[in-house]
Parts: sequence; structure tokens; C-alpha cells
Amino acid sequence: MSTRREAVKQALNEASGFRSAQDLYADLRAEGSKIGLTTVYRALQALSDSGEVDVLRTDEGEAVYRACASDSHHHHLVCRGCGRAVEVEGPAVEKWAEAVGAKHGFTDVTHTVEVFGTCADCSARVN
Amino acid sequence: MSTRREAVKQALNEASGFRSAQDLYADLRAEGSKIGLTTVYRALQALSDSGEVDVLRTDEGEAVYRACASDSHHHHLVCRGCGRAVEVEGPAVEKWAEAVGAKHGFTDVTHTVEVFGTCADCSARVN
DNA sequence: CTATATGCAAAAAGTTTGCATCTCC
DNA sequence: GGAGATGCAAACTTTTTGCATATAG
Repeated sequence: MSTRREAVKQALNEASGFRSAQDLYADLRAEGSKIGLTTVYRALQALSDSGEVDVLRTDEGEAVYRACASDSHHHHLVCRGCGRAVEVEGPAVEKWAEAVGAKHGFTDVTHTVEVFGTCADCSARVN
Repeated sequence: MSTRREAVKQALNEASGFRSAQDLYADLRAEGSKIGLTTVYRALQALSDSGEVDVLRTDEGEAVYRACASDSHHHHLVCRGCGRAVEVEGPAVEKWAEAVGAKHGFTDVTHTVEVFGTCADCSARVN
């Protein structure tokens, strides 16, 4: 793994929530790195291909990435305010998705589940 | 509601699955309409603002729309092959999402859930 | 020396906006 | 005539690609 790719991964590890490629690029430049935006995109693609980071799409269509602690299948509880994300598991959801797919004759069933909310800190900040 | 907007909504009603703005534009042009792409985008925005259609993002970041039969909260089982979508409900999922959010001190909890698979028809087509 | 990594600029792809025209009341 | 609808072209945003240079082993 190249130095640049490590830098991107570290920047992702330091963030507690989902970050876009542009966010990470800004983070890295802010701390003095001379990395290019293209390299950030390429590093993120490599990292997501190898399963080292999780990717999802915002409602605006931007791809956001996160270095997750868990290797196994999990979902996220994401704060709308600060972007902080908590990894959560939902056995009931997994079973439900599988059952729904089977019931309608679908095979190779997968699913995406994300939970959004306002975390306690952000909630306090507003009030 | 203008004629163009009705045309877009009808095109959406005729489709059984999620369609992108570009798809709908192509559909309408194919059937002889002289509608412009801009108008399709504006119609879709209006329709989704008024809650008449559901929107979601593909993994490629494209926005796709669907005219849903149900007004109430529901999710989709979408075929990876043909895009056909079935509206499904998951009380267990709703409760789980709510509980997960509460457990971590999150408020205003919402969630997105989509189930993907290959429908029986598409499965047969490949084999 | 050869393969890979990097970065800049340009290209794609999807979506939005500026603006002039057209339509309906 | 005036408000909203429409369409074209241009602008924008995010992401990818071409290509030449730099770096690693």
C-alpha cells in the first residue's frame, strides 16, 4: 500500500463519521499534504474494493466513506448534525429482508439499511 | 398540474419499477413527446416534493423515481435485473430502527431500507 | 529498468440554472 | 397583459480518464 493511500486511510480513521472524497481531500490539504484529488478518489476506490471501508450515498448523490471497526455485515446509525456514525447490528432486519425477498421469489437478496437521527450532543447544541 | 407534468407522472405510472430522469425522458421521446429533459427534471422534483413519487439513489449516484401505490411509509424490494419494484412493509424494521436510535440517544430517528434481489423472471432469463 | 503511483488538465455524467419564448387565463 | 410552464444552452458538481512525470523496488 502506497504512502498516499495510507494517508487517506488514516484521515478516514481519524474521522468518526462518513466523509466524502472532497472532504478527505480538504482534510489532508489542511494538514499540509500535497495530495491530489485524483489520488484521493483512487485510494478510496481501492479501499472500498478491498472492503477496508464502507461506502454509501447521500441523498445528494455524493459518495461518502467510513473506516469501520467491524469486518462483518453491519449497518449505521448516523448523526444528521455532525455525521458521527455508530455501527449497529440488526439480526431481525437481516431475517426480514431475506424473508421478504424469498416471499416474492427473489434470489441473491441483499439490502441496504441506514438509520439517521440527531445525536445527544447535536441535540443539546441546538436547544 | 401542467400537461407535461402529467405526462411525466403517467410515464412513471406505466413503469413498474424505479426509473431515472433520463430513462423517463427517453421513454417520453420514444412515444413521440417533444418534452425537454429540463422539464422532466422539474416535474420529478415537483412530484417528489409533493410526495407523489418516491426517490432513491442508485449505487452509481443516479436519482431514480417511482410512483407508489401506498401513501404510507413503506420500503421496496427491487429487482436488480429489470428494475421492477414491489412495495413491502416491515413493522419489525421500523421498531428496530427506532429502538437502535433511542438506545444511542439519537432523536428524530428516520431510516432508509431497500432490498435488492433478482426476480423470478430475470433469474429464469439468465439460466 | 520496469511497474506502479501521482497529479494536472480535460472529459464524462447527472443535474440545475439563466433566460427568452410560449401558453393559458 | 401576467404568471407559470417550457426548452435550449450554459453552468455546476462529482467522479473518471488520458497522459506525462515521479517514485519504488
